[in-house]
Amino acid sequence: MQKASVIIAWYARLVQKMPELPEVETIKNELMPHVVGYSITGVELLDDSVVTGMSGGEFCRMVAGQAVEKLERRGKYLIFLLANGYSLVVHFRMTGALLLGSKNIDRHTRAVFHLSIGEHFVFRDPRRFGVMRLLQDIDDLTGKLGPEPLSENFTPNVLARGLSNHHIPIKAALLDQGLIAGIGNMYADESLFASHIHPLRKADALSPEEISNLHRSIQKILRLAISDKGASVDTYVRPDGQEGTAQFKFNVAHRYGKACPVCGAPIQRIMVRNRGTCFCPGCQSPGQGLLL
DNA sequence: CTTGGGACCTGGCTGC
DNA sequence: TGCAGCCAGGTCCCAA
Repeated sequence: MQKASVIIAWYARLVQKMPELPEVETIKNELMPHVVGYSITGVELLDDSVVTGMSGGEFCRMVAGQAVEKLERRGKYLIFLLANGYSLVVHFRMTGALLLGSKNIDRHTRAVFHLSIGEHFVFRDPRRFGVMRLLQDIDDLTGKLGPEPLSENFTPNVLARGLSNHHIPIKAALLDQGLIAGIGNMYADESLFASHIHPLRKADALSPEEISNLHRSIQKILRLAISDKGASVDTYVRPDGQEGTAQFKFNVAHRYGKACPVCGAPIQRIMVRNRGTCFCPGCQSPGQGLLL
């Protein structure tokens, strides 16, 4: 028994998180008043590999002097619409963050953006998975993404149609950005818990009622997380350095070994398609159509 | 065509 | 005390 608790504690520490839709939405909302309407006067690239699609020098030249006309989010991408028509696209992957202010420059800082109002913000990413790129046509990127889960385009029918020809675990389907944009590991787990669906159920085997429940749960979970300014489980922080509080309302995500708040059963953790997956064996029964 | 699995990258931890 | 080895995550790419 002692060994089990050691393993549980070990997993609890190992758990990482990345910015998903609610976190990127929060970054967008909080960064917006500091950048929209102002110019990026210069970019210091401390790590060239953070830029994809062109050289670091070209990236800096094309961004410097451009006004930021809009700041948008699509899926997990943050998009700066620049005056020259190009879009500066940021993906945070695991540990990326955009931070306002100079005290945040350290060995993990990858780029510094100077603004015309004298302020600046930095892109910081300890694990160097995050990427920035400059695109002429943003549709090249966003066209590959599924619907925004909080838009009116995302209906139970759209979800049902998307899942219908996918013979894969529902957990894997929720992580497919081409089916729904913006859901990552933790919000997939939370949405499945809220709709009482086992993560290994086949995507194309859910009943219309289950799909309707899942649709409602996805929207509820994401809206709640946005109102809590995202979840700060590990490295995610808002542009001003403050933490989000969505993690305090999690029922299963990052709660491996702890009691389910609904039925009291210990939360289990399994691997689904090589992704750690937390669920409640009491509330999310396998039922029929289980993929094992 | 769909599905699955490994690579990428690094900090933080374990265990020798 | 030191260090090799392992693991997490999202996306891309390739193999089956």
